[in-house]
Amino acid sequence: MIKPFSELSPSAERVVDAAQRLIQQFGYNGFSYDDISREINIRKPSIHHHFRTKADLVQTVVQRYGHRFGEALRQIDESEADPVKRLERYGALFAATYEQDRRLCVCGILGAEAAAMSAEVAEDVRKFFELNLDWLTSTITAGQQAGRLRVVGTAQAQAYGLFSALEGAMMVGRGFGSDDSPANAGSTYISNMLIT
Amino acid sequence: MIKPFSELSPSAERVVDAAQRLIQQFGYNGFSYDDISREINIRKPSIHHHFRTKADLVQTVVQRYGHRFGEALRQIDESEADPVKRLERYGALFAATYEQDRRLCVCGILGAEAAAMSAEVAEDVRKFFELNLDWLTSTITAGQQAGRLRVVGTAQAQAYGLFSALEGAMMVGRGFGSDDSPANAGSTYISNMLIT
DNA sequence: GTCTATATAAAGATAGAC
DNA sequence: GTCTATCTTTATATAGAC
Repeated sequence: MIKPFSELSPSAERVVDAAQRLIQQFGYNGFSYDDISREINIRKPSIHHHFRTKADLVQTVVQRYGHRFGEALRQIDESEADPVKRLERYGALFAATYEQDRRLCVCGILGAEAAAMSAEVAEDVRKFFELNLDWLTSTITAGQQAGRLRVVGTAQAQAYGLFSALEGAMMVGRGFGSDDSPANAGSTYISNMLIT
Repeated sequence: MIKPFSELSPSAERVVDAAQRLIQQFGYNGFSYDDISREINIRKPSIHHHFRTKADLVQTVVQRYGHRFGEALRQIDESEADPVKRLERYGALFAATYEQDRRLCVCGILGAEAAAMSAEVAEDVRKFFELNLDWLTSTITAGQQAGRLRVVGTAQAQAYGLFSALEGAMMVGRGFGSDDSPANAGSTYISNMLIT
């Protein structure tokens, strides 16, 4: 068990910030303690003082990321009643990330690299996916019950499809060298479900 | 300019095979010449003899992969006239990859890691995406003209959406620890466009 | 075309002083 | 909590013999 992200000291927080950005741009195996060191002007052993291993550091990044995402979902639910608009707001979360120098979803890229990761990190990534798929499933179901969405197959399958489209759009956008927002892929997906 | 993949010697081919598998499972930064060495029982300098640098090797992997994918698309076009069935066959290509130990699309994972790659490799990855999006755009357009598919927005946007869903489904499936086929995500996407 | 030996740099991590 | 110094392992790559 690692120390919870809520108890990080200010400098530990700066390490986590830098690590998150580096993961989103280069992936787990694409950055080192030395990169963080250069980025926030701290020596490598100081980073080890806060996070004994790289796996611990990345786990903290994932846990904080998942927590923040959960907060964002709660925020959407509190401020928006229409399920269709909720889904659009959801897509905008991915867009906001990608618009920052084409950064990827932390768990998207770590999911892709899952085979090269510690079991602990992999489990937290899985929980992130679960959080998202559960939220999408109930929001899509709400849209169906409100007569706004046409659900072909199950709401679970549509949730998986929409989530995949958003995660995939970031990855494809990167490789295609496109600034096109993942929100477009999200809107397209939602439009296909929409009852007009 | 690297040597074309069509002129590889048998042992160079074995190196490319091993490299491709390692990329699909661990990503560009997740494998080394040493891994290949252990895998196919050859010494590291022998690999360097065939491929001067890792970037050269990976570029060969991507070019061969793109060529084979192009052949598969041609194969689909030759043997299947119905646009909807063509799209299903297309989804099955991704499924076939994922079913081998949950391997990812070579260009999917390399696209995600694009920021950490050489310009040459990045360009070949981009061409792969272009090949796929062009094929999907014209196949979806054909489906629309045949009165089989309902295209909300543009065929380009739907092509991007379907491609993202398939690439994303592999990534998400990995991170979620699911054997669920990406073909399901593809079928779901196609079903949403289908005129019944 | 393949090998042994080796160079060089980087990565993850620890010891111990301040 | 931060540092200098150091260790160990690994990665990419080259020299040169067979």
